[in-house]
Amino acid sequence: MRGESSGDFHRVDGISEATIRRLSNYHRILDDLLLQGESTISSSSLADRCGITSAQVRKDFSSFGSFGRRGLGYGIQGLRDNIRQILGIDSHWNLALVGAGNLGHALFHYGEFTKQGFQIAAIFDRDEKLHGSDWDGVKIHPMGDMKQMVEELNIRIGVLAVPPDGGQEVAELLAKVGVDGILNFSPVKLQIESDLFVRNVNLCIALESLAYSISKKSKLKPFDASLS
Amino acid sequence: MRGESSGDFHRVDGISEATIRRLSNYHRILDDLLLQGESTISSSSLADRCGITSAQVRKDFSSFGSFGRRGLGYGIQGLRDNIRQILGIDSHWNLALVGAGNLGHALFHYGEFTKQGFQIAAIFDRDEKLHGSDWDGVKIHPMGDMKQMVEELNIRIGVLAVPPDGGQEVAELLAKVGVDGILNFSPVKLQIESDLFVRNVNLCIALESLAYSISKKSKLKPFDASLS
DNA sequence: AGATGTGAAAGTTTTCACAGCC
DNA sequence: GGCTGTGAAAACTTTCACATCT
Repeated sequence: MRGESSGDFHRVDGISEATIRRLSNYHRILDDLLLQGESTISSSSLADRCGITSAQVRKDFSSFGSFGRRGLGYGIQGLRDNIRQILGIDSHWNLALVGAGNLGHALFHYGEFTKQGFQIAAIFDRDEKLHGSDWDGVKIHPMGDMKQMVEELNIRIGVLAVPPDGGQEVAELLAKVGVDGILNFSPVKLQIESDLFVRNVNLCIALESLAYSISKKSKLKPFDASLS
Repeated sequence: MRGESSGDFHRVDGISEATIRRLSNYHRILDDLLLQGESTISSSSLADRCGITSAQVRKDFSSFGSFGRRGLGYGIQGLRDNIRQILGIDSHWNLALVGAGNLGHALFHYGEFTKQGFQIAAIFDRDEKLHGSDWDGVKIHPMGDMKQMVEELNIRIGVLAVPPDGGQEVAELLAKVGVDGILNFSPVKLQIESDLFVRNVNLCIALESLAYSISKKSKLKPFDASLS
């Protein structure tokens, strides 16, 4: 029962990835509501906006503390701040982007990262022709500069946006220069022996899952005449 | 026990999203193995490459049929073809890309979609200055052309890569022109009354989940002196 | 021997339902 | 009356372990 500054946190372990994803979602929604000038919200209203149940919302919060008031709901500002603290986005994060191709360019200009306190502070690419040029004032560097810049800029996360064949090599380099996590957009499973965290983002999976749902629905005829 | 052409399918319902994600993963790995000239694989070898258990792999397949041979493992070509059929990617899919900004540009040039049989066959944008120009021969059209082109090109999936404020409006338009699914990259929950399928891809979530893991680890000191 | 396919067991996540507070 | 916080129940997912086939 040891108290802490805000929000009366308790356990921080045994939290599932799904819970974290939902917290991330709540956070974005609360941000929007704040901008709209709202000040409180109930678990069921928040649930509706996410397409889940209110019990799920309350259960998610209850792993971390008591943020609401019975009969009244949650204060949006306070709830949002607590979620920021839980997710670790209450402070600024500098990112290293590796790979200055189309995907890297899109990620660099993706406004949501900045909005959540993540900033691409350095860009690296293998291609010599790109070295020295910049995007909005952020220079593109050779891979060899990585160690120095990661230390100087206190970069703890590397964003991997290189072609498939380069992924593993770059991941090892990122591990060596000492980042704590890698956001991997390349479609390969990284083999990392060091104890950093990896999150894979595979843009095909969502598309294939859509294709599956659509195809399955089409197949729901009582009898499929197309085969045999 | 009614037989069908290939793979001896049985039920196709009660399949979780997680299973579909893993199938998608197996598929990519099998594709790679085929290119390397491999011809068979065991559930445990496939499991190792995914970082899961062999029982999980076998269970995933068993929902759809018997694709392996006891004592020998799975034939890679046949297994891959069965997965393609399950996922519905055994045929070609034309996509409509809505939003010709940075993200749209990156998605258009993202090689993995094409590799899995998805092709962006038409591009739409609100910005008149872009109309008529093209990317690799695929023209950018005004929104008004959508209905006609979706029909002509038999487009069943729309890829939504517009700024946050435009998402809902475009989703309604896509629903009206009759696509069966939307891959939504815009960070808003779409309110769709029609019965099409939606998959949301939020690039922030993976980053925030990384931030959470890294922060949590840092906090694993026996006593946190930073607060109170 | 070697590996699949699958019921049963274990584990995890979500939902229910209600006590407790506003 | 309204809404949170939370144990208990239900639903779902993964792992175990072994019969079965090559």
